[in-house]
Amino acid sequence: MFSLLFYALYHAAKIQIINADNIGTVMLEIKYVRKNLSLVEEALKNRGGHVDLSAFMDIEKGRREILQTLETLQNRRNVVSADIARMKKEGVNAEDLVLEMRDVSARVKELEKQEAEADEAMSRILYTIPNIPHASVPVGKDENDNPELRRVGEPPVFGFEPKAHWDLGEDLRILDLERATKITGARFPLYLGMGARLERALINFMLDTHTEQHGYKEIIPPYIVNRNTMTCTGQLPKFEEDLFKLEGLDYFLIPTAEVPVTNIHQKEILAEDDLPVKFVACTPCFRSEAGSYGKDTRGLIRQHQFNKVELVKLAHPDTSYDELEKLTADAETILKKLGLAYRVITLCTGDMGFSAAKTYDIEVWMPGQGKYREISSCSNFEDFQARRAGIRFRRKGQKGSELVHTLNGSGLAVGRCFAAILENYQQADGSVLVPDALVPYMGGAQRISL
RNA sequence: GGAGGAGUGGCCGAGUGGCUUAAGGCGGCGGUCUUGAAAACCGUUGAGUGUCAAAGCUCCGUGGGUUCAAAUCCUACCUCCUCCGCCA
Repeated sequence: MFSLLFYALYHAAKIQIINADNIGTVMLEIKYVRKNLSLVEEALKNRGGHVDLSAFMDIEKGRREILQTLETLQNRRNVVSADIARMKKEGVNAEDLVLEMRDVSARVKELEKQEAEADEAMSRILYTIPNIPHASVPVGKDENDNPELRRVGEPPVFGFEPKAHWDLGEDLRILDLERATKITGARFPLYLGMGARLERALINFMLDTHTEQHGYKEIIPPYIVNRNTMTCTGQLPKFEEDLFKLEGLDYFLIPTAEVPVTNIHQKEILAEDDLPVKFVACTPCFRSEAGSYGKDTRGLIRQHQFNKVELVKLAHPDTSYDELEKLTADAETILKKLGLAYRVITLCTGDMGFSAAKTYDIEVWMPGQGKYREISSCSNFEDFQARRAGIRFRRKGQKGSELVHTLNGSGLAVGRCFAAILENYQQADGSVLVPDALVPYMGGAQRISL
């Protein structure tokens, strides 16, 4: 719990400390932060939010003072209690000491209460402060400031006006989003026949590729998690309105497999040799999409429920950015094998998610819309989630433990991939060709037609 | 849903109020011996915080409580096990 108070400050300091080629202790860094508060606030401001750390630092200072007094009294209590035990054994009257201790204990209790209050006050602030962007992340305001890193593949050329996937899907009777509204409401998927088969084929193709060729271990996690788990990965406490919560329980539907899978090793210390831990999981994802009314109202792009294959890594801090490149490449492999054109962009400081230190988005070409749309988001969270979740490792031959770095990325969002295949592989007659890589997963079918 | 039982260090396990700074064992690490290994023997071995280093403080499922003093007593909750009932 105590370590939590360092997380923002530790990160902020690291930007400087990495440049100084000097990895110090957490304490050294918080001292550094005290002297460089404005630098920390600057880093956070680049994300678009204003964070006043001075209030936090005041509480932290008060807490240290409380702690000092508290520990002195605790020590007194421990020492004298041992004395009393000895005296009683020897039949000596210890009444004076007992009386003194009655008072000391009362003060200890009071100070413990104060310390707990200070802790809570600090946590309230800390848990709402986003991660500090990595030094290599471009400073920018919104998605318009995201630099493009590379383009791969050629968008297909059509001799006709390409249709949107929702029209293709409805016409081919493999998608029925209208009936889905009857069953539940807006923004829920209903796949039929070869559509359901294609979704399943994509899932199996992705899972097979990542497990057999990229070395990830397959996971089927719970789809419902508790509040603590949701807090560890950063969805809570700040973004509760984006989640579906179970009535009468403090449980939530997962918005991504990242949440349960990252938490598999919550509160554990791993061996250095075990790193990187690589997991892949396909789960349904549930998002309330609060505040996105009117956006992507048609089709599979923005749904309350969708399938996603997620890659998760617990990595060694020394190599986590190499792991981010590899993880991104693993996700790209799927698009390459499916023959889909895409580009990779680096999210700028203003467009990154709450927990991320650095994020690459992979965007697939959607002919129906004539633009690239996000199909994967690959991030390094450094030790932000690990600190909240208590995921540590021990360097060989060294005492103590250190936080791992966590990473994840979609590999890929299945529903959006489904949409991309319909739009990219559509034919003049309204049928859709099955990409070669998927044919074995489609029972040999090479085309979806009426 | 009903009735019982149990949660202690990486693992097993002792401990029912005061030198417990958690016995002992297994595993791990280091050493002796050996050409090497095994066996045997000797030593060592939880985490967090704190410090130049230390001392100190906290942690025996979790939260409250009793007491000068709690792994140990009380209480609520969580998890697991056994039996009964129900169920895919």
